Amino acid sequence: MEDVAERANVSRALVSLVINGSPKVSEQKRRRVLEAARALGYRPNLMARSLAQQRTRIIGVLVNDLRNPFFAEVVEGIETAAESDEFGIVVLNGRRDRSRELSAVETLVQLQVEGLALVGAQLDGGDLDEITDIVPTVVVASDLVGSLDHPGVDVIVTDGRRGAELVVEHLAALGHERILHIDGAHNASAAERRQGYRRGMEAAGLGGLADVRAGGDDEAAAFAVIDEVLAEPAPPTAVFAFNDLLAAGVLDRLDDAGVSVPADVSLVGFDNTFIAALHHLALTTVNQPRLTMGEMAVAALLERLNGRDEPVRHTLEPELVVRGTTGPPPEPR
Amino acid sequence: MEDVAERANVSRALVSLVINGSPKVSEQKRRRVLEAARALGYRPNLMARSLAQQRTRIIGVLVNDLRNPFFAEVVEGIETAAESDEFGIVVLNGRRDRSRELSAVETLVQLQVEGLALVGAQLDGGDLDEITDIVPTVVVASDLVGSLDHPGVDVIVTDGRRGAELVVEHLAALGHERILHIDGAHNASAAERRQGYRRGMEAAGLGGLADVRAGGDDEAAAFAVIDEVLAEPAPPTAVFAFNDLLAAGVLDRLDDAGVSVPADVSLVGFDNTFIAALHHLALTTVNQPRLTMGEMAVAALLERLNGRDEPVRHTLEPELVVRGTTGPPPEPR
DNA sequence: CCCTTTGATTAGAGCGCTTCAACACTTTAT
DNA sequence: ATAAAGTGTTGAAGCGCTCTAATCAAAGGG
Repeated sequence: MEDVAERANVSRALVSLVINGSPKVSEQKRRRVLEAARALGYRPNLMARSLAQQRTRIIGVLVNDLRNPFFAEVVEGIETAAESDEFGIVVLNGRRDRSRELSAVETLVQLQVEGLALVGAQLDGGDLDEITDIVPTVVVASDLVGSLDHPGVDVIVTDGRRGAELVVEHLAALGHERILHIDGAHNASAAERRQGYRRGMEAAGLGGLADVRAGGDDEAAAFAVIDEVLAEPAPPTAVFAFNDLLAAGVLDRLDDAGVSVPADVSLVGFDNTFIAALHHLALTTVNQPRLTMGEMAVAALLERLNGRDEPVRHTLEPELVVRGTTGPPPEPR
Repeated sequence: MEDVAERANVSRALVSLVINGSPKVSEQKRRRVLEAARALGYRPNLMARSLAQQRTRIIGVLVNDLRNPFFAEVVEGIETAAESDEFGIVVLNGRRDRSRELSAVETLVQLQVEGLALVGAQLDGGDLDEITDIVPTVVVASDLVGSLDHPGVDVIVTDGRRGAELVVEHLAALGHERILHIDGAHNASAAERRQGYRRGMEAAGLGGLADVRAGGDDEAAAFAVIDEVLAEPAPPTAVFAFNDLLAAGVLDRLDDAGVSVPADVSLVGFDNTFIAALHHLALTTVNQPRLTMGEMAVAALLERLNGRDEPVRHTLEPELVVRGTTGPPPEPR
């Protein structure tokens, strides 16, 4: 910067003004500065700038698992929205490990991000105690335990309970009774969906048949469960999996076992990732408006930066997407 | 920091030493400082630290498209490797847009990253002219046009040419002759695979039947091509798609058209993403060692930081993974 | 008993930028 | 003509940290 100033015969301060597009610079000097900058290949140092400016224009994003296309798309939504507000984002990947998530949040805070978006995070409210009064925080696509107590935390979720109910309603309407739910284990939104499943079963008068088994969040987690239930005397006629990845695993295993979908068993996922849309799977699933969620997350953070004080909670409506993996149960013989 | 120093009755300098774990601090003062820091909820400002230290310990990662699981996994490899060398990474998403890639690189440079990893980038050599003598750069999973001319650029690729040859060899060995290649259009590694395809066809004595059509890098790109070829008098008996996503699209469309795979048409993808492994697709594909690629990328950057001057180029061996979408061509009738 | 050595601590400059107050110069109003 | 107001420019302080060189205290050597 020094060099640019010298070459253009102006002060360092003026170079700064030009770089930041201040209107109160004469056309002549502006030109001189820009040319000098180009000639010298000058690049402003963002670290120094942020330090001096006391702001970074960066939103920190912590994502549960980048390999899950669902999260990747939420992040894209965040990025798009941030971009249009002239914010950058820094994405850190928790890779399903809570302690990694914790240290990632710490890193982001130290990076002086102006807002924090936790996408599908497994952290609980306590982990955020100190954080939230340092930086506005929004929890996306997962319902942090205890986030209700945090006046500093906004929440953007799709109503997982309702989504699960929709699934059960759909299956019950088709005539299914033994509907199994393979859950997301410790996953952040697992509890909600379990709850919705139970409520749905009860509402359909199937409360006594409710059956939840521990799953996880990828294909492999489904294998053991499927093997297990197929060996039982009255296996389910329908399976509601925690998410699309898990559902894909279920499908694989049913396939292996020679069980055909949906003729013998119906299957439903959750998230409506592109995987569900592949014709070969044609998975019935529940859509979450990912891009919207990302956009709303950014909007919430910006509102906080503009002074909003009360927490906000947006619950989006899930939508059942019926494809080819659901149908009436097989005729009992 | 000032406050911490005061509370602990020491100088700011000592606080810095404690925070950075210097060995030359008495146990007593170390304790006092740590306690003061905790009491005050002190968090070092990474921006200020980087500025003073003149280093960031950050590797910038530009990725072509985060939604493609292949890239997401390469990034995970990079992250893992970086982590174990005490580097952080900042991931920017080009979202398949070259101008976005360009500005992302600019941002990363201004962020003072110490190394730049371009994963599947579409940039060409010229775009990097200025960059590479500012920051060590490694190109991963794509062969930048003109990267050969850049002594500042390292390259980590899987041999796409060989991979494509393997595919053609496999199909030819099964008896296929009309093997269509749907390419990756402007995608960075498309040219290489096209070339491998052509070479493979010639080697198999099928040079005259080589047929390459413009595809892209997601499912949708396949639709038009499939519709087109199916309408022709002698449609291909095998299709080699640029990547797994594209192959999934092909599969969908063939399905719609009532063409069965592999009985009527064989299909091969590329990348061996988890999608290919789904039993329902069971896509024959070519594996790229993603994690290794990520690790090698980081290794290359670190070597540069330690003074290596000559460019390095690692070409990894692709591996054909035969699953269920390939078989002998249908009997001609 | 003084001088050197060693080890722990600190003052202060500096990292590259922004920004505020002050300044020089024009223009306009009086 | 002079004061007031407006433009464009600059000097210098300061952002939160690190790090070198200097300082200080205690210990060891002759």
